[in-house]
Amino acid sequence: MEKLTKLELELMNILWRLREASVREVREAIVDRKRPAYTTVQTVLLRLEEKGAIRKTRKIGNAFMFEPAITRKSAYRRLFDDFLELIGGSPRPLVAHLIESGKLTLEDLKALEKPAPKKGTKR
Amino acid sequence: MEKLTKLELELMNILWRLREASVREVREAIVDRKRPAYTTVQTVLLRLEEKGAIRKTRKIGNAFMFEPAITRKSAYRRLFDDFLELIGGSPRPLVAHLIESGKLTLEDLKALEKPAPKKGTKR
DNA sequence: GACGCGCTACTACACGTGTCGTAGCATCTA
DNA sequence: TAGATGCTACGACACGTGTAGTAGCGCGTC
Repeated sequence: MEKLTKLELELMNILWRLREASVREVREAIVDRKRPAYTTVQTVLLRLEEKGAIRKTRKIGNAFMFEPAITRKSAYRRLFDDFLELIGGSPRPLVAHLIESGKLTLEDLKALEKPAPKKGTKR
Repeated sequence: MEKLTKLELELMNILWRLREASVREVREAIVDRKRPAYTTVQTVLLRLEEKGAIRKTRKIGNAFMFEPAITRKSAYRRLFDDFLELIGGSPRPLVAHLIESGKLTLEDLKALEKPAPKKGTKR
């Protein structure tokens, strides 16, 4: 699977949440920052399609609807592994940093030690 | 601090290890893959200097020697935070993936829970 | 059925990054 | 000291990514 960029990831997150959306809907869903131009979103969505990360489903009016063609998990896995390689293969310093900076608490770790916290936190 | 790219990181890692090195020495230290051209290494080293990540120390013959101007820790911190933002701020899926894939064992976590394993594992 | 608005398709462009070549100067050697 | 070797300085280029504009077609509305 091709690697996704920052902006591509942002749009993928919207699509994973909405399940299916048009260019306009994806753009409207960007709320925490200045929205890029309509055609910017369109371009990136097209690139995502070329990369095989999303696909067109149907048309509503003259607008295409898009849906994810890959799972969030598989996309993230790719990112994780790439990142691991970037920092030399060992996750230790990363985890140490997370704990040090308080981004990951001991409670989190304890929860993760167990098989799985309970399926249902997704969506 | 500016963000470092993959290749820049690779060269930084060599410099952090050698403490001080010339363009040639840095290039020679690349062993696990096809060495880039001499001038490629030179160019990237120059860019690293512009970014303030390394500095020239002295000349040996007509060759400059370079040394790191930033710590590995601070460079990594920048990467970690950027990466966290990329995956939406939560380290949970990351840690879950690490455990799942066996890259991080429960023993690692236990060791990290304690204040610090002992200063001296560096270098 | 004509019109307008919105959507698609295509093009374009700047910047970062990995990659390298060339020119010319400096240094060491014979 | 003159030549060879090696280093620096600088330029260049392709590709990915974020960004947007324009042309033109089609759908829904009146």
